[in-house]
Amino acid sequence: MITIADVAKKANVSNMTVSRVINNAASVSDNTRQRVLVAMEELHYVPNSIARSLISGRTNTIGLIIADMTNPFFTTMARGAEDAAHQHLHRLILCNHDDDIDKEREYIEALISARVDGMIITPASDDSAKNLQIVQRHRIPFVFVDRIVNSINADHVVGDSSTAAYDLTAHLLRQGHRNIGLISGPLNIHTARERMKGYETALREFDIEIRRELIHSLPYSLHEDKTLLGVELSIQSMFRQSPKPTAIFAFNNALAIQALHALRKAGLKSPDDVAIACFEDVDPHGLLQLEISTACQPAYTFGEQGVHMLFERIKNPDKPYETVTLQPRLTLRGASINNR
Amino acid sequence: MITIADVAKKANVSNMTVSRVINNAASVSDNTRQRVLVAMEELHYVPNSIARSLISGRTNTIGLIIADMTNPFFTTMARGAEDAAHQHLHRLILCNHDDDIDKEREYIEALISARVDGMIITPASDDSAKNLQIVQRHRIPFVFVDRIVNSINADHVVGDSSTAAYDLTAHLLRQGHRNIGLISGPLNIHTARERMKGYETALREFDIEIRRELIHSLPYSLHEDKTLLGVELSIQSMFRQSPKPTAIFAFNNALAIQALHALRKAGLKSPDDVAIACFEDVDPHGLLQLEISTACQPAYTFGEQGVHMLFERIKNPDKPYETVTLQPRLTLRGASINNR
DNA sequence: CATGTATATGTTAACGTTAACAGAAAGCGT
DNA sequence: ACGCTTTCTGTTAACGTTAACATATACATG
Repeated sequence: MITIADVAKKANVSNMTVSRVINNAASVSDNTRQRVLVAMEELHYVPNSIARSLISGRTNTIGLIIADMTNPFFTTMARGAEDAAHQHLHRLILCNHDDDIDKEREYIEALISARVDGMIITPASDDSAKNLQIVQRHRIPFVFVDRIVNSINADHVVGDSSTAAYDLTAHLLRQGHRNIGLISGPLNIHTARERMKGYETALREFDIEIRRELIHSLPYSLHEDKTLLGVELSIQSMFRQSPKPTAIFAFNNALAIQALHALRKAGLKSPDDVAIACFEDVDPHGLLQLEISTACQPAYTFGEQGVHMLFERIKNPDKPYETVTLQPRLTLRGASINNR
Repeated sequence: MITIADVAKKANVSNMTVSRVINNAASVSDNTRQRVLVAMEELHYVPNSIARSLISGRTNTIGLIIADMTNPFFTTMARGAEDAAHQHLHRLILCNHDDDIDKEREYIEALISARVDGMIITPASDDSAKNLQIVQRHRIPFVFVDRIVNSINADHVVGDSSTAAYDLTAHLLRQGHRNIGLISGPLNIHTARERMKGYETALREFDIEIRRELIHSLPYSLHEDKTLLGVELSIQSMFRQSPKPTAIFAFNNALAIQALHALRKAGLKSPDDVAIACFEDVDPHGLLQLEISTACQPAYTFGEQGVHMLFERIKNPDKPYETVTLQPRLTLRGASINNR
């Protein structure tokens, strides 16, 4: 490997002079600077960031911990984060925890060991608290995106889940739906709880009884082998109840997609037989005109803002925590039902 | 920051003994080991990977350079790579070059400086050659995935683009289509050239004239502001020709989606008015039954295999280069056309 | 009991870079 | 010419870890 010493030897100067040229620090004569630059060029010298990091204590690296980069919501968020990190001349280390706190801990420990300058975290669940305490203990700045953990104080960028869930539910209610099946995420995840609140608030406001048998909690994750059967069983179970649901509200895109499949399999058509509402976009390119009502969160902004907040935090570790709540974009579809 | 020295002091041993416990090397008495472990625990010691890397020359990090993680094809590939890297106890640094060789070079230089143990690269275009020479010069092992650059020898995992393009084209021809509009990618990208070959071979075999006015080359990228208008103009132009195309073949999912939009805007229905074929899945969840014929590449495997090959290469830098060609999964749809 | 061998621990230097200080040379005012 | 500042370059030590070597103790062998 070519080191500063090789360059120094070739240019007939000391290591320090080369270092000064690299960091174009003050007071190197033009003559010397040229000689050094030529030597660097000829040897194809590239500074060793590792050695630099060891001294500076900074790695120009941030960790991004998300649930699953295969989900377009997280992908878009990650892209926003990557672009922002790039602007700050930082690189992104990507980690998928699949909503599994053990995997999350593994990654967190690896990132601490790698001495990342900060982390952007979508926590796996409320049980992530002890993982996050490890991060705090090491004074590594981090920002929550999409999800928070109540017991942990930190900057965060989240969507207004409860309001959007309320709006979607109210929309369905206004269309005349009185029995709305709920495919929720795990209730130890903040967003699922918030969305549940919105759903319940809307029902109460419309004086509709909350029917527990129409509420099913399932993993958010898209991994079909695990979830598909779950959603299918849930849908089947809901449609064995009486009265049957006339609408389904799924708490994210993955669950909505599984629900759509299950409904099709059960011979039910959307929107004719069942109205559907969900969080996130199921058809980002607008190809299928599915007539689904959605609350689409600005995922790119989540990632982008999260990174900017992280750098603010790094710059000023002691400032009060900041909270950014972004409004999901609502797309309300479907028509009133005629007394089925 | 807690260092090995702090632990050593607390446990009343030398740094070296702590180091031995961490790496559970031989010959540390049970008594001492326990004392050290307790001290580590109490101080929440986490080894500094940076310092380790400086000595070992390895960073347990690999760089993944792709076009755009927002495209589900690359996302899935990246996920495959991440899972495989995780298995090898390595972390992934993610880079999007957006098919821009300058951005690609920037990332490559950053990754070299970061002393990644290897790279997985989808090159931006044939012009990437000089970027890749930089990587080679630094003896950093790398593997091509999805795309290759002819002038650069390296391990690679690619799809059989020419055969699949031939198959899709032949399928359209067998259905009676005689004027097939082509929305190609940039011809300085290997996959686009291969797909073009497949298309031309099929036409020649069926003795159909190749009509250059039905062939348009556009950026692969999904960034709508740039591409959308391009595809729309191309479609409009094709349909001003005589005879008009009765089928469109797009070289990737992003282009197919733009083409669909353009066709809709032009009041044309698929598959009734125009048959569509493309590479990659446009509707991965099978929600819309678009009647599009697709050649879907095993993206996850691209990433997974790529990483495994990379580690083989790292283990054995001098072995002959390996080539893996995976067959896209064909889904042929649509019916014969009745002499329009 | 002297010798050899295994086991346990410590010391030193090195990885590649830069911060902090030191020194040399050059320029300048009087 | 003298001292003083400015400009340029070099030396040393440090970042946190580990490889390589050194030392010390215990234990077995004839």
